[in-house]
Amino acid sequence: MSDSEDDIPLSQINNGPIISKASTLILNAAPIDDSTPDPSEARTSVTISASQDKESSEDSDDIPLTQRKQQLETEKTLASDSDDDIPLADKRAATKQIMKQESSDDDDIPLAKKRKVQAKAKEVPVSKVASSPKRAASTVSTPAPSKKAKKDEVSKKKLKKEEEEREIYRWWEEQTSQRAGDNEDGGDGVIRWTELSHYGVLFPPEYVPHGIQMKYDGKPVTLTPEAEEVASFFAALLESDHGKNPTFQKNFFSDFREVLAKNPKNPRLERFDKCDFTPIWHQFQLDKERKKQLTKEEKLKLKEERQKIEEPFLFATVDGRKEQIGNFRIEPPGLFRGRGDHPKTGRLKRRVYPEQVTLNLGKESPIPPTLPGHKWGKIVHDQQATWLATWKENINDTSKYVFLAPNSSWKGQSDMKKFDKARELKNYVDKIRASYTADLKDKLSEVRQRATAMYLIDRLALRAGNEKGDEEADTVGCCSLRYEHVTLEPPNTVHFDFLGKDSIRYENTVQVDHQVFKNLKLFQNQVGEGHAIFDRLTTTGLNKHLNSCMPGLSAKVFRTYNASFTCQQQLDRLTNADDTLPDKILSFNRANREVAVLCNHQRAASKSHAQQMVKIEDKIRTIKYQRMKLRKQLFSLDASIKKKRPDLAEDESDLDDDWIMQHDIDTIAKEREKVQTKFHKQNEKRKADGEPLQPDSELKDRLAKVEDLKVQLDKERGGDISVAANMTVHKLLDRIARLDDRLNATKIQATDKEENKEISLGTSKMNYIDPRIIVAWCRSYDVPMEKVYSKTLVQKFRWAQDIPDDWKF
DNA sequence: ACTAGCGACTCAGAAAGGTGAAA
DNA sequence: CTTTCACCTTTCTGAGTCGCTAG
Repeated sequence: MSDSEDDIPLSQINNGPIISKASTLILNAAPIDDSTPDPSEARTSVTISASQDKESSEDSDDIPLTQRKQQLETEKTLASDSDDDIPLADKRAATKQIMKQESSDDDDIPLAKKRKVQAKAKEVPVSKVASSPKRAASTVSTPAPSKKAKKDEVSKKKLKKEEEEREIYRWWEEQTSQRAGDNEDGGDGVIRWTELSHYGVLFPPEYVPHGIQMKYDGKPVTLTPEAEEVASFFAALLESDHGKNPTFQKNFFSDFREVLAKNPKNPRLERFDKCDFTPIWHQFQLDKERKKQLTKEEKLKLKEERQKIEEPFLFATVDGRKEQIGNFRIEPPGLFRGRGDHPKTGRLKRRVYPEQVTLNLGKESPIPPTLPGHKWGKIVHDQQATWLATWKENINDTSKYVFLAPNSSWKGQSDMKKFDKARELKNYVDKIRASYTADLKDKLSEVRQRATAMYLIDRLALRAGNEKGDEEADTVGCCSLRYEHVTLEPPNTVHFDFLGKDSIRYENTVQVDHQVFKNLKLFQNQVGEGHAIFDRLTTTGLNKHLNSCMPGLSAKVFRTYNASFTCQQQLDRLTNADDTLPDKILSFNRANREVAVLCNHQRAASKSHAQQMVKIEDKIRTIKYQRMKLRKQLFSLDASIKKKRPDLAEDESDLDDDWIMQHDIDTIAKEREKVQTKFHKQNEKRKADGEPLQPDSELKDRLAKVEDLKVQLDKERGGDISVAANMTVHKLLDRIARLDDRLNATKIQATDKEENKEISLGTSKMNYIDPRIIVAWCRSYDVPMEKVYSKTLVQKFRWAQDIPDDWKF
């Protein structure tokens, strides 16, 4: 075993796939060479050391986490090409970026550029005229035409698409200074609109009682509609995790009793464990079944009816432009589904009425109608806000908002701003790292804690970690980490184990800079169990400091920066221009996965995952079994091959006699069934066609053939190898080669599946990876965008397509 | 000057819905 | 050819971040 391999922790070798969990990483603070004038130079001059002993890793670490992981995984390949691994283009792009920054900072756009931008801006009103909101709305509502007009329909669709394309507000082609929130001092005080109109919000339908009685103490009880509704909320969740959660049950029952007590007609229910909601639950199951049984036409009709109701709410008009609205529905009443160990989970979320809703509208805009007999709570004209409607939810007394959809200009602009900010951090990060590395030894514990936290946020992409109240789930981020969340193992290994946002567990083992280790130990000892490690640090304080390092910098920018940086770098590393399209997409997904692991984006493994894995393992074994048989035939034809091809002489792993026996039995059973169903089906068809039926003797003949197969399999198991007369060594070798390919493909599929079991790629793709990285990648490797972005994401990131081909993060 | 609380926004996984390939 | 199942997309709404303001 080589030195370097020795340093890879066992855990990583064993459970290779599960990278984030229990993988040990080496993280040392960057000793930054201050003499380097250009920060981008500092980055590119990083050397990737081949050996991972603690000594040498000290100099090799100006590298985000994921890069380090790769480093560990692929040391052998990297050993030879350390420095030239980083493309020149990267260097150039970085320098270019700085120049661009400097010039746009003081609003000093070159004249030539300005002219171009203005010209483009002028085009906008033209397209606006071409598609007045009214006309567009009528296009959307075009009902499905008859089959005869199919051709017509296709061309109409094309037209519609073109029209929609024209309708898109290409804000990214306009002069930047006009854009709200584009200035450095944040977006406050900025007027976002002068004209705003929309149709308000869509309320859920009133409750329709079903009359199914729940039971109490074994006896059916009659409830008022209001109480029945609440009982039904719970009944629907009876078999879910929520329904089985004691806190959920307790909170639900307490609120349920309150509702019951409001009307004397309701019975008094004292104990939850005497309640039986199964009658309602069963009814719901039935309803679901019935809904599934509906014909295609009926389903389509229902869908169209739904869409007709939604239609007026779909779009808002902002300064004369049509913009899609994200969530125009008022959240229906139900039971609060808090994540993790939320103290309020299961409480009744009450129905919202118009009186509780505030609308944000232009002064001139008509006030939309609302539920009969009701009035809107308030109408405001807040031109600095981007929300269209708001209301308070009764569980935590927090605000809910109606916003425009992700493809809107408001969302797009702030998205672009976010990624530009992260990209700007590239130019500051070396300085910032140098500064916090120095601060790790500061005498003031406040400063020291801040530096240590910055190290963790930078290197591990942790969230800031605001303080939380008693009425919320106990989850933490960097600043709120407590004693028990961190375990130190000398000389410099740190184990993290805590619940983060959404109560998702963060479990990671890393090797850190010695000073960081020392600091953590010191802070831990000072505070003791149950207390925050960074007792002198608040997120506000941290962010204030970060803002002084770089305008607009806050903790979350590091997450965006690290994610995008990692993605860019992984894509560059993994993609080959001459790969096939599926291979390129595999590389893409790998890069994406790297980011998801970094950000700890998880999902619940599907219930059938284990089953699916068994199935795929079985598939692998079946291939191996077939391969073994071919090998044996090969050797019986020509024994000399054993020596010529020692690789073929080796036995296939994990093929045991028991499995083979069972496999043969299963094969025969399946074959029998197949023959029988086929026979019966054929006869049924003949019957329908009025042809004479096949006699039972035919079935017997066919089944006899299966028996022959059985005999042959039994023989083969006994070591009796039969080779077909026309079989040749060449043919057999060919077949084995093909099986090997299939085996490999299936194995990769299995690994991939296992690796992805609990990793969610969507969140990073949607929120953390600069879409321009992906657009540029798609262009340079000739991959259609639709292969990596869903329809909605393509729309959301339309702005990102306006970049030069060689764009780099 | 500090802090708690809150408003408005981004980010998050679960669940529902849709689709296309395998059985 | 139909049905089933696995996977992907969209919807939903809860959970964070972060700056501001009031006391």
